[in-house]
Amino acid sequence: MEEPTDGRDGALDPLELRAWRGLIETTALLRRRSDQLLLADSGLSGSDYPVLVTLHELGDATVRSTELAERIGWEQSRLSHHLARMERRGLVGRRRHEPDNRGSEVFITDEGRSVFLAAAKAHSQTVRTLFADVLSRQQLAALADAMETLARNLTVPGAGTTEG
Amino acid sequence: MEEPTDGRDGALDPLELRAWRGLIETTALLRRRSDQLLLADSGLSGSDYPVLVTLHELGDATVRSTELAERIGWEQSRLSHHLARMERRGLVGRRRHEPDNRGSEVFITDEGRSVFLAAAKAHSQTVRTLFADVLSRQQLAALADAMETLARNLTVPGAGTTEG
DNA sequence: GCCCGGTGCATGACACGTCAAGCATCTGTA
DNA sequence: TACAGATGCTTGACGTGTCATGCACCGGGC
Repeated sequence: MEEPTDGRDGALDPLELRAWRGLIETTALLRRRSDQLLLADSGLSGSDYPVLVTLHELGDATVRSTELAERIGWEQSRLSHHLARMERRGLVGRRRHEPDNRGSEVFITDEGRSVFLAAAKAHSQTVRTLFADVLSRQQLAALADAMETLARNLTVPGAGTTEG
Repeated sequence: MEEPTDGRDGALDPLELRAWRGLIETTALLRRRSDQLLLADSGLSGSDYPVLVTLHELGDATVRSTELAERIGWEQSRLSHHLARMERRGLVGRRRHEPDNRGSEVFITDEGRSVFLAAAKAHSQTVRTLFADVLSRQQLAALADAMETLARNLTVPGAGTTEG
């Protein structure tokens, strides 16, 4: 049985290809540009940023490493590597989680907070210039919706397989 | 002078944030998932793929390294590193460009071509499952348009600065 | 108390991407 | 012919991301 309009097997049609390649390639370019500017402005890498955003929003509280990884959508080991690098640079700290000594509590240092606050302004401006001011409100809304649809599809069990 | 509706300085509004974060994070997830599947299916990395697509489309012709880099939107040095890895794996080859001995002609090997052809089917199916079949035609078109708008903005001279 | 499987995180090895040099070759000029 | 600068590509160093593995610590059953 072949569905004529959905879930086909063959090559992608021109619109599908245009959308997919556009998404992958343009987003990669955006990230590169944004990361370069962030680094030049503040010495932060593109990966430092989401970590610092999350820690900053917590105020003086700390987070378990696992929860931090979940919040920013990273694998545990990626976070561990990255926290080690950020710790070396004095941006964050880690201490043992007392109730469970396997655990690790992550916190932002004063240095980290001030670097982040300085970076945030310039970074918002970058996002405006490269992205938000370039698209209409309708385009922004459509993009946000499409991304949420895709993200939902990624997290359902069995995603990545053809059927269920 | 402050423009009230465009090119502002402050933080991003919720819609802008939702669109930007959604784009960056969801695209990263999509790439990861797609790369994992590609690697598992065919032994190709996500970076191998665009190189092989381009070389395959050329048939038996060769390309100069610079032109290949341009076509896939990579920096020259990234391509050089990656071609070295792919050459080691027998997927592509390089030879001196006769008319200009500084140059390098890149070509796909038989092995590379057959690995690519096998991978292409499964990869198209992955793109369907993760992306093309999840969105409506309208969403695909809107996404493609938005990406082209962003890409155009990235390539104008002076992009990344507030004014001209 | 002792073992046992599970959990939380760290680590090592390796592929990848970027930046800054480096090196060979070409081209224009005299 | 000689040389200066441009061009085409490669290389080394380094930060980053993934996978597989390691290891300390936890809880429950005995």
